[in-house]
Amino acid sequence: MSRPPASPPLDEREMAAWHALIRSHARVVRRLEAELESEQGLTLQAYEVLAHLSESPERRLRMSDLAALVVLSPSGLTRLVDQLAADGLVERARCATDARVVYAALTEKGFERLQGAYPVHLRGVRRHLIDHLTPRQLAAIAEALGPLGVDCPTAS
Amino acid sequence: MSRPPASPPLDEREMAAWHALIRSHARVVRRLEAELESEQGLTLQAYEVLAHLSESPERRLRMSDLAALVVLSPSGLTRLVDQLAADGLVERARCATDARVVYAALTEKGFERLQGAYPVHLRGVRRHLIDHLTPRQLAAIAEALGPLGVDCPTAS
DNA sequence: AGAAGGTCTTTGCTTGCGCAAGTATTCCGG
DNA sequence: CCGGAATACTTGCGCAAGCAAAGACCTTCT
Repeated sequence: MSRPPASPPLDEREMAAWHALIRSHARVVRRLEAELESEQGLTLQAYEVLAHLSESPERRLRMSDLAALVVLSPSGLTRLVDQLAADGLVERARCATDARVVYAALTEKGFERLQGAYPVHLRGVRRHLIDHLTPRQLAAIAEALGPLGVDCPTAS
Repeated sequence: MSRPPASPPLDEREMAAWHALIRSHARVVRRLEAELESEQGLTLQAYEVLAHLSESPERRLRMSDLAALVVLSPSGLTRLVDQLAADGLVERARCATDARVVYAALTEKGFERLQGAYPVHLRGVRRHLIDHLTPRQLAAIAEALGPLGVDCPTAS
């Protein structure tokens, strides 16, 4: 009945970092989402899907890669793409060489929609996050947290 | 027809910081939540409610203050406390001097539950977040993001 | 007092999203 | 070439959570 070794409790710095991460994220995202939703009728997740697509070669991505990029479950992405497709912002395309995979492709309409939403998103990110941080802090965050958000993006 | 002045686009550092924040948060929280849920049957939000209560004077907090602490909408907190109360982990108590306010108070059973979940949560925070960061990075994150998660906790 | 207006919490309704199971397709050992 | 395992996506279902409105209560002004 040996129990797994207990971790040492969080010291003050560790506690502060952990809380800062979840609290700040929640607040920033909540505000950003509210603005994007009310001014442009787009979810933050939807925006990010469009944004990722627009930055990809041929403006399309495999469903599974896209899911990893926006950190959404497969089923979650399916529904989201369903909606975006219903709005004509995205199109599904089957892969020619592997009939299992589906590409989500940004339509022209989707691209225009993204361009419309871009300023709102940009302003929000600045107002709610970046304006509160110094360049040094920005660099520190990117360096510290960046690696935590990575997992091999189907390097096949 | 003058449009509001557009913000300058995000440079690479800003972009990296923003993405790092949302991606890392999503991944860390997702994993932590899965562990806590499967091993202890507690949502992360539920855990944090219990944790905040246990650290408060008399182990109780006003609903609205608690909502701010865990960054949840008022209605969201009501439902969550409903469940916790149904499980006997928390009790509601009306305030004697102002009948509008309700306190959520940690029960003995709730405290024990929290103690049981604590090691799992602790291990998760270490494994998924803290172990990947240096002390300097921890300090930088706390300092940079800490202020973003604050709003006057009813200093009445 | 009484009414008007603000504050705190709770309900009605709706949506987003994860897990588990299902379907379609590809890959691989025999 | 066939059958089993693996992969990629999609549906069934349930739960968590937000908004808007309602209900309960305090405060203040007339």
